[in-house]
Amino acid sequence: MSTLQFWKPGTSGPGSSLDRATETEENVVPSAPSSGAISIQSARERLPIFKHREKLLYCMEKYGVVILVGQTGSGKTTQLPQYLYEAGWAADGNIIACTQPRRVSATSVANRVATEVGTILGEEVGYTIRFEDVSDKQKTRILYLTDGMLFRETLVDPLLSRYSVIMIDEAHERSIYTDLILGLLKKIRRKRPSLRIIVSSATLDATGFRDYFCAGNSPDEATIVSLEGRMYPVEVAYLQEPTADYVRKAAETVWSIHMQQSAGDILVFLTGREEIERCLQELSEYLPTLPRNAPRLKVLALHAGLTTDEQLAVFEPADRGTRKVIISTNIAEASVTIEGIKFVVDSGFVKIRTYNPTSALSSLATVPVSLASATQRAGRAGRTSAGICYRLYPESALRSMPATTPPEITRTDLTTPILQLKSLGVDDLMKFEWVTGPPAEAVLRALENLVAAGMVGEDGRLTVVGEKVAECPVEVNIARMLFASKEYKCGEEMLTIAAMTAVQDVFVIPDGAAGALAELERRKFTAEEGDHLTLLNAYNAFARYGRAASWCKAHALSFRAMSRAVSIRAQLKKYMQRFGLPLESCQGDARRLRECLVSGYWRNGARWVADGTYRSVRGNVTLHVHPNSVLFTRKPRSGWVVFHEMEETKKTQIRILTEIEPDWLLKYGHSFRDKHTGVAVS
DNA sequence: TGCCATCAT
Repeated sequence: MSTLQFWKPGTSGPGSSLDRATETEENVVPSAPSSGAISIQSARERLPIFKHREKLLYCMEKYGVVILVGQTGSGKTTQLPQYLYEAGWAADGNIIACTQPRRVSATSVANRVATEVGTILGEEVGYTIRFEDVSDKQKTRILYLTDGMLFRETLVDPLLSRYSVIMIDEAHERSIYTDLILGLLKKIRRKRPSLRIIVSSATLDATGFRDYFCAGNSPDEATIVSLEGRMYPVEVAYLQEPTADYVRKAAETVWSIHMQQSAGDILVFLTGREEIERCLQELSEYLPTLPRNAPRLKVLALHAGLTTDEQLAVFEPADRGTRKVIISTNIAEASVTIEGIKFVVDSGFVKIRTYNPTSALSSLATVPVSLASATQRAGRAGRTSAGICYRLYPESALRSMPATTPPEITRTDLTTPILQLKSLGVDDLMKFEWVTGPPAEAVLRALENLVAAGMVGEDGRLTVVGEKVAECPVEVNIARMLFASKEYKCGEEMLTIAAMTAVQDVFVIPDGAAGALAELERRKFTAEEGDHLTLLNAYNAFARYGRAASWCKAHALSFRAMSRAVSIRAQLKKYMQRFGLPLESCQGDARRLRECLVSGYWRNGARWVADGTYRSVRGNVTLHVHPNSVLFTRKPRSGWVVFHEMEETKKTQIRILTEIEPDWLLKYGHSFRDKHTGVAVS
């Protein structure tokens, strides 16, 4: 049995005071839910933000933008909108908005605030997320919404005129919508200075946000207010030497904690499903050596690919005398909070997607986490009591870690965001005041995509189709197919395919024997033309058999994903009706459907080669079919396919393929070339 | 032959 080979700052070694200052996470003791108005009031007054109330209200009068540095549990998200409401910021029909990067946060916070205010959810306090608007046009004064929804609202109301205050919460996460909305808010404030902005962020990013809002404005434009939280200290321990295998080391560390430390659950951060399963395997090999009288160990996996039930299992408290261990991806860093964690084991790595605009290729790579992430992960050990974080790397590695993760806007395909910015009248993208500017190459590539797709003309302005597509919540190439479906008379089917390609993880294929059975189930939907038609078959079967969860389970489909596809389809259907696109059925004529697919995917063509791989039409890159594809083991008769997306992991893979005839590619390829000679398309 | 970090409209 190995012992813990960790060095703990504070017990020995240099540099501990600095480490403690930056890495102690502050957290609040959750207050018990109360029913009576008086106890709610006193609970509100116990929150750390309460004693900053007057100062905050003063700053809201004086400054245009308040950067709020608030620790977890300081009460900023729930309390500040209420203070503003009580101080009259929602008078005269004005609304106080608070954005969240995630749907669940928007709904759960709105719920709690409605209780505190003493109103029915959806009246004075409401929320708006995609597919769910629990707010009232007249009554709602405090509105929680996803940042994506607020961004979308600017397409209809460019000055966001119904709001007096907009709070952008969790801004340090730097989701693409957070960045886009911040850029727009800076612009809006120049035209409508009465609008107040609150940017809530972690310490590391605060001055950056202030400098951003002050640039080109008066120095009084923005100020920083810091709130402390109620904290439990988290001690941080490092490995003395780097490890070659952090998965094995993680299992070893969990086991050592279990043998040596008192009660308390353990949360392990790894990068993906494969690692999690290997770690589970390694741990299972220790289990037989567990002494008879020792506490038991309950080990659970946590990642987004699990079913809802499997995910819920991590929240169940372990039996008495049993320690719970959760082996998780980054989902537990910010999206999922598990109470009762006392020990965190951090691999120090994360999988991150980056987009290469030159090759139009996204890659998913395992990279070291940022200091901000490492701090956030450590903090997960201190939510209910003091805790310890074991980092599976030496302390010296901190020096080479980036301070923060690069914002999403620097790492993604900007085709859709730029279409939307154009629709908002932001025509000169180089002059747009980005919080962090995306690479120029990414902007150029996005513009080129939009021109090629007929959304933007050679003059750089939106075309008639571009104006319509900007409103429509789908990718540009999918929108093109929906428009082309009129010509091919297959609107009904394209609508379903558009919805099904927009959801991920439709088929649930577990590991081992259960996975083999699931594969057999999936084959029942298989269309020989490829994955798009297979998805269509699955959707139609789901609709035919009553959209039931039990039916999904029996057929290896994700009920969550299928239900989401139903919502998306219904939403897109409204857009098609608005755009006058007919909802005709192709009546089983798969050829028409496949041709229609090419109208959107014409740049995603690939040719089969003898070794079973494909070569991309653009760039002649070697492509591997994703094992989930129905064409994984089969050569298409024509030897040609189009695909929905490609991504570089260990290999470059293509997902969701359909067999096509090569001359269909030429048809759309020619129209692209025509555009360069000045002939208008679509 | 062998599999997607997370989130969002």
